[in-house]
This record gives sequence, structure tokens and C-alpha cells, in this order.
Amino acid sequence: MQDAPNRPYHHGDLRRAVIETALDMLREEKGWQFTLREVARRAGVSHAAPYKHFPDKAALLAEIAMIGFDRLRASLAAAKPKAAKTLRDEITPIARAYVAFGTDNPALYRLMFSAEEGKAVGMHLNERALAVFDVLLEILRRGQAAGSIRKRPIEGQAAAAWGLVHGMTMLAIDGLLVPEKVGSAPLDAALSTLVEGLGNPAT
Amino acid sequence: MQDAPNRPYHHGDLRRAVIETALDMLREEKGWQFTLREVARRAGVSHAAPYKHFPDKAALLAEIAMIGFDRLRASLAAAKPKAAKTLRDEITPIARAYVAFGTDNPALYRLMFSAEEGKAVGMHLNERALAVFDVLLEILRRGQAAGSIRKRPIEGQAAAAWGLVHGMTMLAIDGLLVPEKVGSAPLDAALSTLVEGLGNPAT
DNA sequence: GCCTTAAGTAGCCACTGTCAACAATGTATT
DNA sequence: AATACATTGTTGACAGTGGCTACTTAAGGC
Repeated sequence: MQDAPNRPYHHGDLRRAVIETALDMLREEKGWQFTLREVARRAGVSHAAPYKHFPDKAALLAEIAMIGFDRLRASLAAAKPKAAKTLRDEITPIARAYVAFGTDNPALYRLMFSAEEGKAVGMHLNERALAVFDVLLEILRRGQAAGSIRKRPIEGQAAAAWGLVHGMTMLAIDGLLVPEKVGSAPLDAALSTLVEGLGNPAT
Repeated sequence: MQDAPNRPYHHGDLRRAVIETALDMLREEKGWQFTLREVARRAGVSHAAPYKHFPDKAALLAEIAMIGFDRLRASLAAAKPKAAKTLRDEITPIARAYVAFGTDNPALYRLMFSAEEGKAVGMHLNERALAVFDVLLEILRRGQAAGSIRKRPIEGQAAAAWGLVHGMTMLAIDGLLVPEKVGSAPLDAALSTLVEGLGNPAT
């Protein structure tokens, strides 16, 4: 991970290395409460070196959160089916990818949606965060145009879809989707209800 | 808050006072990262006094989380309409009360659902936490019996409802339900979609 | 050969959870 | 009533952490 015993005095690309190391650490833990000192330790540099690249810890956290949104958007884009016949076929793989992103990167996902750091709203109105939301809006828009989705204000439908998927993701991350409560395939079941709520009953 | 200048050596009910103080602090902050020492400070006792009543900090956190579930359940019970004609009339006030509990007590709600402390699953399979979930299950059961809700495995419908409401609550807590994204009444809109997904289209 | 940049070393300062030792109070037993 | 015991506080300290800031040293470009 670090310790090339005689690595050069100058790292060369410490900024990127710090970010990568922090992302690695997020992958291993459930919370995003890593310390700058440990990031430096694992990157193989002194505990003060990161300060040459980030004014403070919050700046690093914000940068990482933005990278998280980029990756989430990429995941969703990759999951988008080429030619979906039904609304369910369109939504299911994307929603699964969304939840999978969260459960695969629980700490990162928590960081992305944690209000304290990053000044909450400001951060989420950033274009990189909004790009994720646009994926959802586009599905709904196309569905309404094609007649497979009820004609309702699209922002409200977006709220429902986002809320449900975000909620399922958080519950999954926290390990609360236990069969005793929500059955053996809670995500699929929840998506069914969502699809039936969004879908045009006439078709 | 504290400092009756000559209060007796023995507090009398410090256990309760510590819990109350901690709940007060949770009400003021967004995160649940209070320190035991500050709880003691604000309760007007020495920093080690709480250890006479709680083996460690985690025990206090667990106790508080359980109280949170009790209060949430009470909120929901109080919001349950006497005689609801439609499924929407039945669900809406309870869902609103749920989300309101979260936005009124963001730190407490976060604590209740934070995985790290309390050993996650174990805690949520506790009867006091499950009691909240039962409120939801009962609505669904009654709705199916009355024919207002589609006949589907009830655990799956519970997953959808819980996921959506939990998600909306978290988004609201984090201040992300901004009109630019989700319109002006996102909760109502989301509930509409949920009701239409749960509801029996035949009626 | 100078200057900027990027790294290292050292340390400050504040703070935390927890424990041990001691003090005050209340309660039960003789 | 007197004494012993248990409970519940206080004080003080330990060990560790963590963000951040100086100041120093190495490397590279001009």
C-alpha cells in the first residue's frame, strides 16, 4: 500500500493518492469517520503532508463525496437497459444498481448524504450531484411520453421513486432488511409496488 | 439547566436526568455525536458520575435509541385516524407523523437507525423497535382484509411502505427535498404514488 | 544558483472514554 | 442509637486521538 522503502521525497501525485487511500478506507468501514492522520499513514506520507493539497479535512470529504456522485451516476448509466419493453424492465435494473452501489460502498454513500459535512443543500445542488437525479427524471419523462406512466407532476413521481430507493438503500446498508420484517426479497417487492404506483393502469 | 448552587450531594434521579439531558442535546444538534462528558456537564454532575448508571457510552446510546422507538410508536398511534374512509385517508396522517418525528428529532432518528452503535440488527429485532413496525403491518393487514389493498405478500408491501417513508424522512432530515428537485409537496406526492401502488385498482 | 513547491518532523492544544481512589449520603442490622 | 455496608457522587489522572500549525529539508525548474 505504501512503503516503497526508498520512495522519492516527493510523492509525485499525492493529491490523487490521498483520495484513493481515503476511498479505500471508506470501502472497509461502515462509517465515514476516518481521520486525516490515518489516511496519511496509509498513503505512506507524514501526517501533515495532505495539508499541501487540501486546506482541511472538510475539503477532502467534499471532494470524495463528489466523486461518489460521479460513480453512482456511472453505475446507473451502465445499468440502463438497451431496450426495455415494460416500465418494470426499465426501472428494475437501475434501481438494483442504485441499491447495490449503496450496499457496496456504504460509508461512501453515507458520506454523500450526510448533512453535516459539505453544507448539505449547497452540495446537492451541485451539478455533479444533480446529474444523478437527472437519470431518474429522464426515465419518468420518457415513460410519461410513451404512456406507460401516469400523467402526474413529474417532480412528485421523482420524489416517490427517489425516496423509496434511497430508503431501501439506507435500510439495506444498516442491515435492517431482515426477512422477519420484510420478507425474503424486499427490494423486488418494493419495486413492484413502486411500478404499480407509477404505472399507467390503462395499459 | 443545572446549578442549584447547593444541590444535595446525591442527585436523586441522575439516571433519568442523564437520559433527559442527552435527549435535549440530541434535539439541538443534527448528529448524535454527543460526548458523555458534556452530558454530565450539562446535567450538572461530574464527568464520571454517569458511570454509576451506565456501564459505558454505548449503553446510554442504546437506551436512548429504544426510547426513541417508544416515542415514534406513540406518535404514530396518536396520528392514527379514527375512521378513515379511503386507504389514502388512513395512510397519510400516519406517514406524515412518521416523517415529522424524524424532522423534529433528526439526531435521535439518526441514532435509532445508525448501524454502528447498538449492534444494528439485534437492536431492531428488539420488541420495542418491532412495535413500530407492527403499526405498519396492521394497516396493511386490515386494508387487505377490507379489499382496499391489493392481495400481495404483506411483507413486501411493508418493505415498500417502510422504505419510502424512511427514505423521505432521511431526505427531509438532510434537507434534500428542495423544490428544484422534487416539487413543492414531495411527501404528499410520494404518498400518492405509494397509495396507488398499494391500493386495489378494482375499487 | 535562486525560488517555488512538496515533503518531513515536531509539537501544540483540546478533548475523550474510562478507571481508581476517596467522600458523602442513605439504609439495614445489631 | 451505633455501626457497618451499599450507593452515588467527586477528583484526578492516564492513555490516546486528532486537527492543525510552524519550521525545516529535499527536489525540480529556470
